[in-house]
Amino acid sequence: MTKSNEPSYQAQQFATRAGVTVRTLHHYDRLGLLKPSAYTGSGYRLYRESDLARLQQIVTLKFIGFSLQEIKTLLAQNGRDLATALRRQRKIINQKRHHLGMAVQAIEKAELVISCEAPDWEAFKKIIEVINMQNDMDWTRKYYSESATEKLAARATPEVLEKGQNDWAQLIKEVEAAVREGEDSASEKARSLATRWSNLVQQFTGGDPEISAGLKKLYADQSNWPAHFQKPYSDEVEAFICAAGGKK
Amino acid sequence: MTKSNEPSYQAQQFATRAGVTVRTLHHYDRLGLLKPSAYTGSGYRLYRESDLARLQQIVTLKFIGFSLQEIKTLLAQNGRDLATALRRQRKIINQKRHHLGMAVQAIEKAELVISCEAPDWEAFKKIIEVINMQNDMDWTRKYYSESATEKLAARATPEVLEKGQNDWAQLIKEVEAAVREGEDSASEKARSLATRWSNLVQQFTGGDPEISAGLKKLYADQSNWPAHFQKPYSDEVEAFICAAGGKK
DNA sequence: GCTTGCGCCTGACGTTACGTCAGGCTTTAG
DNA sequence: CTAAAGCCTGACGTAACGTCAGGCGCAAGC
Repeated sequence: MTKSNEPSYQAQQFATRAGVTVRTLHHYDRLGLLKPSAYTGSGYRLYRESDLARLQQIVTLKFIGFSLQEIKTLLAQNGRDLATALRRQRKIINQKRHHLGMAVQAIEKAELVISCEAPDWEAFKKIIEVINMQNDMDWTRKYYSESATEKLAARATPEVLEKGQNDWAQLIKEVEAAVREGEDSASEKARSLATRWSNLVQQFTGGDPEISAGLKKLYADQSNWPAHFQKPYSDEVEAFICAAGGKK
Repeated sequence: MTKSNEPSYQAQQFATRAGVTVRTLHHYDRLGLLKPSAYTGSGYRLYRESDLARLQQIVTLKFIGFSLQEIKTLLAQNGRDLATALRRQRKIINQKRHHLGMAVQAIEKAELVISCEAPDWEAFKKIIEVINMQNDMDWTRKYYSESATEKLAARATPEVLEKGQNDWAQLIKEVEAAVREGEDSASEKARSLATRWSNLVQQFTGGDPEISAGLKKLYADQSNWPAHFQKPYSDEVEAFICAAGGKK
């Protein structure tokens, strides 16, 4: 009775209904992710509506970015840890999106450069530096608490990032000049630079104590920084700003 | 002379300076993407500053999303088709970002659902449908001209998409009810429905003739639609709206 | 002079989610 | 009865490396 009134589909039909290929069905079968509910005597796969539901769940979870392995365990435990998994996945996706956003930004800059001048690898290299610096920011995440990371990510649009980077580069250049000229760290100019420094730090942290804490941890652990990451300013610059009262 | 004053690095050092692994260097070497500028007698790889520059270019292009093969040809032709490649790449990335955006949207919805109720695969399935429908939109792209596709993509934020979908579902439901009740297609109500229909179409096309053209091509070619894609409304609904003057 | 330890080398296999043959049955339409 | 479709099961290919495994090279300490 159960057999007679529930129609079953062969591989091709079933696959088409779900928008996947037959080979995909084979694959899921071998992985034990989706076994057909029956086989004919000669070994043909037969699927039913209930299989379609499961396949749709699989497709959806795949869309969300889970691996087939993860999907298998998620479906096995019937969604007990689904909430946790979704949270994790959302974070991962947001990171990827962020990455892509910066890639687009990089491309647009590069397009600007090569549209007016000849294909210029030198100018291209500058873009490289900016990008790499943004990449390097990734490993700094481990110093921030989870919620701080989220807050940072929320504010870190490409434009904001770029402006911040320009501001810092500009300020550091000026401080370097001041150091070279032997400017007194108690002078009017020095205090002005120190104030601007504090403002930029403030702007980065957004006044958030969690972010401040992370930033402090980050700079306290300089010995463990990856080798290819340089502090963006020299020790002299740091000393100058400290003396001028810009850094506590 | 050229040898003595240009320092050379061994694999590990060089790799660290660029933020990659030794194995990556081996890989690039075998692919012919980055050959070390020299080998010691015993076969050790030796890299110089000029190699670092090339490696940075590679890393950057990889960041932008090019495959190693593409990078190889791009560097080989010294950036002659760079502009074209960048444009293509930018489009691809934007599509991916769009995809991720919808994935995030899906997750957020799913999180909402499972946060208040028990892990509910039924509600989850509704989300599936929305997502799949958005996925299905992908194949429709071939009906639109290139510039029309870009215009559509620019307007298609997840929120807008969702609202549009809800509006359509609502309207179609009302039309179906009217059809069931034998409503006269010349009645006041029918004309009202037809007007709303036109408005939604108008809203989708944004009044853009290119988009209208694509949409028309799309619906003219129904026989070639993929099997798993159903027209969202029945033939009766279509007939009713036509009769009421909503569809030319 | 010999060992120890670190760094280097070259294969070779693992990973992900299938696509793409290749060779061989079944089933069905004519 | 035969030809055309559709199904099956391996087996290899893909991208960009990671991860052993086995074997040198090289400098330092004994």
